[in-house]
Amino acid sequence: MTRWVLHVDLDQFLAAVEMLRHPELHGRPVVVGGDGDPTKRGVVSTASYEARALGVRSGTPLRTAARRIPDAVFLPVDREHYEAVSASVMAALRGDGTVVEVLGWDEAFLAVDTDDPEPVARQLQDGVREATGLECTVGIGRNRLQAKLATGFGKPAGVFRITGATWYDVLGDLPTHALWGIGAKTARKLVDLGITTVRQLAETDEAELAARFGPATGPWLRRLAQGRDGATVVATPYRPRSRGREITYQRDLADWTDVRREVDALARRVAGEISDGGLAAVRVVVKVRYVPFTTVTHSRTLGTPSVDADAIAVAALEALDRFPSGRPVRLLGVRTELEK
DNA sequence: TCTGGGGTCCTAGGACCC
DNA sequence: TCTGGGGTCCTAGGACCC
Repeated sequence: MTRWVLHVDLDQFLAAVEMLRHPELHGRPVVVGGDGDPTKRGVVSTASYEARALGVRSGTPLRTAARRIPDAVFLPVDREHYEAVSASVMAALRGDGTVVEVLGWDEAFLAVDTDDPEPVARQLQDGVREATGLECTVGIGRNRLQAKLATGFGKPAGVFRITGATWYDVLGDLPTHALWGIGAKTARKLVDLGITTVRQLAETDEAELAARFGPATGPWLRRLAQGRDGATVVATPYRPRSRGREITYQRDLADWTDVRREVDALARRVAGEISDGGLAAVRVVVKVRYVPFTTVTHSRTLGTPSVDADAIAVAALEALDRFPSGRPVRLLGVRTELEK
């Protein structure tokens, strides 16, 4: 018996859920994002495969999406519904007591002991389809990193396996950006060092990477490129480290009386949410995005951990006092960091 | 490309203390 | 007086992911 990690990833999750309850949308470009009004500020959460073929994907501004696909179907994000469907998916995956590590609404890692993981993957796909009507892709690996990257090669609705033996055949010549954890910025810095591909990164001296990216991140980048992942799949309940709320206003806030009022309201809303969860805040961070798009944060550490709305609101307003006032504001956010 | 909202983790500088 | 080294906390920002 061999320990395998399976990564289950729902295909075009939000769009697929909407197609389930609106079957007439099958085959059409569907764009889920914001409140469903593509003339407003907001971005795409999920685009259906038909919409992706026309140049719209997650993160595309809604206004851009509307320009590219004028006859797309635009739908609002319905969090509650997606959370409920997600819970059914995760329940189907747990089924017989398998260890499931949930990654978000539409992803999970499973630890499975077997000599033949592909049939297990197919069974999981059948189970999810029977329970919810949704399709998913399953990546198979000897660790989470291999499994996570395998999924991308199995899309849609397929099964794909990557192990130490095939890692470089599959990924060696791809740009470092293909790795889970390397984004555009890091990829560019690596190119500046002459490192373009996954294979090159895997062969780069650890000290060189540490000098450029720091003592933890540098060596981690090399392990990433080698397909090594120390983390094991764990089913331990998730413990949030922070909780916050932020709002991009449809019209910029020019009056700082409004800014203060909004920060106070955001702080009280977050305080209510963390006290519901029985968690105490140790620090309050206020975020201001000025027009056009400059973001600044300031914070206050609380004397003692607290769930008290007044204390959290006071700390938020004290943090707000550190900002130069007067400039028009596009976004406000309040985030609490929670007790360990 | 006129750029959401929810998060996590890491880095680095300065304060402060021994 | 021109001067160390380590540890920890606070703070701001960067990068990434879904």
